[in-house]
Amino acid sequence: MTNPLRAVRGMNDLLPADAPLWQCFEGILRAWLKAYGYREMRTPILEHTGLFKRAIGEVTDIVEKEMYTFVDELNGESMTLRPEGTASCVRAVIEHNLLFDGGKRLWYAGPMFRHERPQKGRYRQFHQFGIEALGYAGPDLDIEHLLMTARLWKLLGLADCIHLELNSLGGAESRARHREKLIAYFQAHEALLDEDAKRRLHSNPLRILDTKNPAMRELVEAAPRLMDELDETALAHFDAVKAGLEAAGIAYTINPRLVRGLDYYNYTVFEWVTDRLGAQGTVCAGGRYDGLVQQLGGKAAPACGYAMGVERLLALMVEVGVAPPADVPDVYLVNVGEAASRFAQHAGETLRDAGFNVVLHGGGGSFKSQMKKADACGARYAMIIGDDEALAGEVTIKPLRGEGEQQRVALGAAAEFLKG
RNA sequence: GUGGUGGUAGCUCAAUUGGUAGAGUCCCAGAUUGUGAUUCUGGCUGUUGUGGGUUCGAGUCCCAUCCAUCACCCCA
Repeated sequence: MTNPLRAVRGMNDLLPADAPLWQCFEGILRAWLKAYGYREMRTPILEHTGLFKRAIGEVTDIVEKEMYTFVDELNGESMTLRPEGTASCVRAVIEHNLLFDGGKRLWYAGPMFRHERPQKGRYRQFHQFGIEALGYAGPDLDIEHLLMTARLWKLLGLADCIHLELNSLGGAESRARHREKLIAYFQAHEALLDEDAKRRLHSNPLRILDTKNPAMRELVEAAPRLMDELDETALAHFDAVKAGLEAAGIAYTINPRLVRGLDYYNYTVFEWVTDRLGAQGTVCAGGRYDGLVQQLGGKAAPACGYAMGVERLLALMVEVGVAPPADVPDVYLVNVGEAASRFAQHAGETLRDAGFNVVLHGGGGSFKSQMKKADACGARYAMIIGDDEALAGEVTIKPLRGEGEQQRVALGAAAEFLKG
């Protein structure tokens, strides 16, 4: 507490007590990804600043005020800690020409960095897990992504507290047209706008639709709707996605105000949301971004994907009482005396050869104190070795959970005894 | 980045109108000199987030700062 050396604000240590939850989550994730044929990709945490400016958009909040950008003093380059994963993923796909033989299903996971004010479910270093399917144009991949996320919520025990919100942004032309109409509309009613709305009128007029100011409700409800601007292709795509969801029995709500904070999205956008985490309730979000590959210099290729906030999902698991399996050894090796200590190392290796997880007591101490540790660690068995046993090449095995008397057996027979 | 609330032992929390900083838990030792979760006994633990100020005297009041938290904002 008095130590001036503290972790950087908004950046958290993962302590051993929390590790099992993360591992449990990651284990479920890996099996689930395999079931859908997605393959892992790892990219650097640091990228040239220009990548994010081009991918995410110069006027987004992320790029304007949340990026950890600094100059590498050794060569004068502007570097940025990645604020999200898609840009790096697409960059790597282009750089290594991964689409040369067709579409790719990819996933990544790791820390992301955004300089925001920390809050529950919002940290400056946080972890995202994400998926990108590149080179696929049809709505089939959009549907696959929605189905697979729905399956994941079931696997995590969260299906009852997350719901899906869906929208279509249409193509770039529809959006540009809508944006112009929106600005014109709000300008015509400028007297009715609050301060916030005036500020956003030209920077981000879509956000005005999201206002919580009741005085502006009427104005906003009568505003031009993006849905009315969608062309036939976009509508067909959207309809197909909705049909796919209905066929799979996945409930959703259309949210016409659902907008993304990153410029690269088009067509389908979605968010999985919970009301159990307060203000940071979006647990997974994504959609289609058909223009990004070309925008970053690659050969034009359609794409869609999504990202999940790991901390938020874990918080939700804790909230609903999902408990990871306890992380306990099979055997705790109690050893008192010099000969016993040497023999215990040998006994530990022998048991590990047989596939057991063994914790060797370290640091000496009485039998009593060592037995206390054995119990506290949750091991099923204590294996007790004194100089007696060491001399005889034997071990005393005491069951710590449930029934059973302790027994003294030859070390060679110990593994057999533990299995039986 | 803006506003509100809060910070006392490793953890969970007490402390009257400003008057010696406490309990449970954890940990250690003993009761049983080779045996754990119970019980009993004893022991350890703090610059009261940090730095200033007011006061004879500050955990308590004031200011600043850091951190957490809630909301805004934003997003995963």
